[in-house]
Amino acid sequence: MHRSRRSSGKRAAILDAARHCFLDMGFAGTSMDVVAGRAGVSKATIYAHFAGKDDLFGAIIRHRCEQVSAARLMEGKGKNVREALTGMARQLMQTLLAPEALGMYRVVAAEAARQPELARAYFEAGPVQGKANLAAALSALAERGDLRIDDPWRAADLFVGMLRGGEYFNRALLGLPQLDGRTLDGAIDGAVDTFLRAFV
Amino acid sequence: MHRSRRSSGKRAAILDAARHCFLDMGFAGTSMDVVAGRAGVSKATIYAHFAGKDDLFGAIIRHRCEQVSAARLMEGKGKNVREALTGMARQLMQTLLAPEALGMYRVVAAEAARQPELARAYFEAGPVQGKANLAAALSALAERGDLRIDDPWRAADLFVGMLRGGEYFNRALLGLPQLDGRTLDGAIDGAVDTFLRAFV
DNA sequence: GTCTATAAAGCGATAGAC
DNA sequence: GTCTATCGCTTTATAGAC
Repeated sequence: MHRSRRSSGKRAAILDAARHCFLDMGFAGTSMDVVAGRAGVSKATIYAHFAGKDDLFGAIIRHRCEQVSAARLMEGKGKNVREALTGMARQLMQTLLAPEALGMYRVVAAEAARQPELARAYFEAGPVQGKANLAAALSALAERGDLRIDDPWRAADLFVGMLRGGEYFNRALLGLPQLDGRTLDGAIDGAVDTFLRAFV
Repeated sequence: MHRSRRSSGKRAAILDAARHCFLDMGFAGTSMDVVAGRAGVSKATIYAHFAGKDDLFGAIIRHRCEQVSAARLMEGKGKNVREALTGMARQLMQTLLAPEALGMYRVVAAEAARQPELARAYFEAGPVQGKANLAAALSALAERGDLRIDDPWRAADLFVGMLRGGEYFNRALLGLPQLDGRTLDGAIDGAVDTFLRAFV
């Protein structure tokens, strides 16, 4: 609490309202008036806490980066390989498919050209960190002899890719309905099967 | 040319300017004034050709959908499996990594909530069509005995996922520099290797 | 810190002349 | 079809009272 004794709650209300607005309507589509109304404060109050719209947007992204970086590690102990991989895939997809994560990715991608440093910070805190966690978990499985992996980073990249590069995730990102019979569990099983066949 | 004898070129200039603006700055970030200036016409001329901003945006997306749908099919004849898959992967990545394709994906993802039907049209014309082409090519390889595939759609989905779900593509989408030593050819080889090991 | 009120600029869209 | 000029509204941001 180094800011000003107590934040009085209004700052948190502004951040919360702004997060919903930015993630739902994008940066340019969000107005300070709407944020103020949703937060239950006046517009001037926002400018008392943040230098401007860019700063408010940056605060949202940075706050999210801190949350994501604090996420728990992947675990594969006490399970056979398939169970371990399936659990990791479920955890990963649950994180990536959360509405807030989807919105974050959409808005960061859209604003990446305008705010490159913010995009970099997001990418380091999110995808890069998550991939490092996954690579470490895969290495653990390899060390106990369940997998044959020479490059854990690449193996993790391919595993993540099969999950988040597939049609299931992309339909979710674009807000489109899923194809009949194509379930999340099906997508996960397909990725795990393929990964197991490729990495013994 | 059923529109009005000759479009006088101004319509094309508007579409070209609008495409650059929308792909670079997003829908909400693009103003009709800037489009008019870039196209070298007055703002009123735009409204003589298009009903409004939404219609102009839709025309850009639909035009791109027509281009993409006319793209050539995947080919694997006269090559061994690895060569065939590598060629397909190169063709796919070349298409997906084109600045215009990246911009299109960014803006469609950002506007998907506001214009669901446009997102659906883009997805059907792009990813779905491309995956169908790839699935057909993989089926051909399977029929001549080079691959063991029971579900061509799923195999294509996994192959595409390893390419466009990986860090290389995602860094490109966010406009971030690639990691040292991580090249496009390396990403392609990794996906092809893994696919070959999984599908014999 | 927080409010009301307002400034100053930009926005999408239109009227009317040619 | 194309232009200039402008309307009416929204935007970001600030002044000044409390």
